[in-house]
Amino acid sequence: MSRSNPRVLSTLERAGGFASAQEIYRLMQREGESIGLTTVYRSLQSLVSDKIVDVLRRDDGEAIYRLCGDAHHHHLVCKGCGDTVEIEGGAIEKWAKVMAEEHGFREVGHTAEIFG
Amino acid sequence: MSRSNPRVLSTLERAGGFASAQEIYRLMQREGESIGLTTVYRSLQSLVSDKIVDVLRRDDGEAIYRLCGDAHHHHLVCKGCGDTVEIEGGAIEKWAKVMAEEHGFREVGHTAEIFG
DNA sequence: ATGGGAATGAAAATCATTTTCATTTGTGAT
DNA sequence: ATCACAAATGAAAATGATTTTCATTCCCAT
Repeated sequence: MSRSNPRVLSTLERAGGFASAQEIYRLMQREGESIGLTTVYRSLQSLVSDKIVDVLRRDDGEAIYRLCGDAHHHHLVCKGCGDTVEIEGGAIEKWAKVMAEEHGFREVGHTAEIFG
Repeated sequence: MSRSNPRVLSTLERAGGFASAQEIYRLMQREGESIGLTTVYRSLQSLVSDKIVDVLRRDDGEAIYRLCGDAHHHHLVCKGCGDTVEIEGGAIEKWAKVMAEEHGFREVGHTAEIFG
C-alpha cells in the first residue's frame, strides 16, 4: 500500500472546488512538478479511503475529488465555472430517513447535489 | 441519427430497476436475441434524449439506465438486490431552491439518491 | 555499507463508451 | 418489379479514464 503524496493533496487544495485526477496531473505538470499519473491516482485513492477527500462523478463519468471537512454535507455546483459551495442539509437528512423507512429500507447513505 | 430499437426498451423494462448498457446487451444475448452492442448504446442514448429513460452513474462510473415516468422524482436504491423505488421529493425540491437562492445560484437541477 | 519494504512511474492491460465505415434493410418513387 | 437513397445495423478500431504490472529508486534500520 502507498501513502498519499503530499504534493497531490496540496495541488487539490490549490485547485479549489472539484478536480479530476487527470486535471490534477496536468496542473502539476504545468507547474513543473515531476510526478507520474499513477502516483496521482494512488494518492487520491488513499485520500478517499482516509476520508480526507470526497469523490463524486461528473455527468461524463469522470471521477472528481474535493478536499472536504469531515462532516456529512452536500454541494452546490456551478455549471458555468465549476465553483462549489458546501452546505449542510438538515432537511434532506430527515427526508432521506423518512423515505427510507416508509419503504422498508434501512438508510445507510444518500447523495444530493444541486447544479445551477 | 438512429431511432431506438424497440427490443432494447423491452429488455430494459423486463430487467426492472436499473441496468447498464453492458448488462442489457448480455441479457439480450442470453435470450438469443441478435443485436450489436453498438445498437444497444445508440438506442439507450436516444431513449435518454427522448426522456423515456433516466440515466445515472454507479459508484464505479458505469452508466445505468431506467425506464421512468416523466415526472421529476428521486430513487431509493437497495444496495443488496439493486431494487429501486421511485419517490417524489417535495421536501427536497424546496430545500434545493432555498439553498440555491441563499448562495446566489439559479437552480436548474439537482440529483438525490438514497442507498440502503 | 546492506538488505528489505515502501514509493514511484513508464508501459501495458482493462473496460465502458464512441466512432468509423462498410453492409443491410426499408421505403417511396418510377 | 426495380431503382435509389436514407436510415439502421454491427464489427472492428479508436478513445479515454483508470488500474495493474513490474522494474527501479528511496529510505531507513541494522
